[in-house]
Amino acid sequence: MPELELPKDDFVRDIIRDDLSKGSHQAVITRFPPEPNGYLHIGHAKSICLNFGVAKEFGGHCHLRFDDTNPAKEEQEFIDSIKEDVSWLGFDWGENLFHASDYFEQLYSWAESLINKGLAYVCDLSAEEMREYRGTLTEPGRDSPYRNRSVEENLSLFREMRAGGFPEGSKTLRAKIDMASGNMNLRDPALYRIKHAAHPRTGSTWKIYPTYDYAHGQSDAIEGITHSLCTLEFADHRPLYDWLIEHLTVPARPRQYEFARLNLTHTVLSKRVLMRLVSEGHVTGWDDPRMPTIRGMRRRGVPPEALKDFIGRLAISKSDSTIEMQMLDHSIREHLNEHAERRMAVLKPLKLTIRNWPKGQTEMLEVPNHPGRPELGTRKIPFSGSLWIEADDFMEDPPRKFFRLGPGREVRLRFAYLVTCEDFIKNETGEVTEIICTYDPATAGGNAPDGRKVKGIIHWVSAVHAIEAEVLLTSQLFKSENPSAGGDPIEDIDANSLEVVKEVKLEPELASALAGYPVQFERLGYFNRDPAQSQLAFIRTIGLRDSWAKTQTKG
RNA sequence: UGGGGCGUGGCCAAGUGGUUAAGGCAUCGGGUUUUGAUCCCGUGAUCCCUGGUUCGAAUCCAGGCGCCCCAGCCA
Repeated sequence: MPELELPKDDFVRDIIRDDLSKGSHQAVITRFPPEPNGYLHIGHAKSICLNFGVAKEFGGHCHLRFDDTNPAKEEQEFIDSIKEDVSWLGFDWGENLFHASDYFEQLYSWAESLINKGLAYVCDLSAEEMREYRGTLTEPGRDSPYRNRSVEENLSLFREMRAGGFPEGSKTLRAKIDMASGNMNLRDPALYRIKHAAHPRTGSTWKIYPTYDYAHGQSDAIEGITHSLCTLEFADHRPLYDWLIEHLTVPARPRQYEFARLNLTHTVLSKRVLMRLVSEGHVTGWDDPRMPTIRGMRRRGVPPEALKDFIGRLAISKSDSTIEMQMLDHSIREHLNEHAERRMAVLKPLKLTIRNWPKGQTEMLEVPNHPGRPELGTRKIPFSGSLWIEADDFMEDPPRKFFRLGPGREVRLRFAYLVTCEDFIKNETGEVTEIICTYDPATAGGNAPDGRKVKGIIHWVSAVHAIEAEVLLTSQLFKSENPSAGGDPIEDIDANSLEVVKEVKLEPELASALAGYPVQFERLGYFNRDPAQSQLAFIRTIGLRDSWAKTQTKG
């Protein structure tokens, strides 16, 4: 069934539609501008989908541009991983791969032009002094004592800065705007700072680097970006963005528009905190399945289509909002329900022996790979008189509403036969170790010829044929909806969010499972072959909805 | 009287003066079902508050209240 995509409509697309109809632009050019100082997470995915999505919808292009203006924090490793993640999401920047560092020379000469116009000056204030001079949110700042240097002096100082004649932090190039502005960004913002660190792309060529504010808008202009979409916290920077575009002889006039960033319950999307989770060892790495990173979700088995579907349901607006994690869960389940093939696996094995099954006999059952999609074919699974069933599917003294096995109760072994529990065996500690049943030979395939009703259906794996693997069961990394509410989110980490289950029993077919193609373990959830382990292992992508668990907790 | 942004059901969110105030997620009922899954039905708001304009306001005006962002030579 082809997925029906509703036309997207939001304030950004309204603006674009309007610009296009007025003829302000021939085509739409957007950009996704990550700083290569970390891995992409689901919040970035929103921006990626917006920028690439909008470009595609209106027949334009989206550039992938690395905002690599701070060599102290950026690494090639991140450049590579970001490209990989964007591609995995299914977006293609084609020829349009850029770096702000490609424009360093041009940006530099524009900076000199600003100096020549008397709109920028070299300032000797230290970082601390600059902060003092900046004033506060409610009090105006004071002019730097270096604010009125001559053009000639500024020029020679700035050239000396470029030549590496000054130590890091000793000087900056600042725009001369308004130290009394209510907008802090206009209080003579720094345009260039001295950094002697090696840049992943330009090496040691440069001793000075442009700030975000100076580089971003100009890079947009150079690339002919028509709509520069960023998050709300940059709205205050827009007057500066516009000021620079106005005072520089740039080739185009890009406009910046801001939308609300994505927030999700039960997780945190701050680069700083994500970094701590990894560096302090609270998770196993950037690809830990509990991480909201693109690689974490990929390893977990979240299909890119599900992620994009989720983001497509989000609105592009300007109001701060926090989306419930269940929304994402829904998109994942919806996609996987349709696409994942079904398999059988037993997580907490309990032996079930069929007393009247012919000794040593194995029957191969042909079963569908998907209940609703016959085109996905069938597979054969072995059935025998000695099975593993889920320990949770048996109760010694079950309540009325428990539809599974209990003394004297009859259930359907999925796709196989109806069995009745005749007896059970306990060990010294009182733990049930084996269930003894008889099967009804007339119920092959699970059909009762007499039409008798069997409410319970349980899954199973033939004991002699089962293969084993390790399974990773994860739950939310954080206990509360808003992990930062109580202060340090690290305090809110759920120590039990990662459970490793060994020697899980699987139907033989699962030996050939491929990472990236999650399957449904019937009645349990969706599982992805763990790409990070060489031996057979699975990660639970997400569980099935479980109304039985709900009625249980309700008592 | 620092600047900027936002306020529609539990969570998102359409709506741009006349609609029974869309839709999705969640919840709770019910039906179907060889996954207690899926699927299918059904279920809730007078729109932050107070005044005003108008025949008529979530939509316009005025005044409040609340929340978020900004004082990096980070982005």
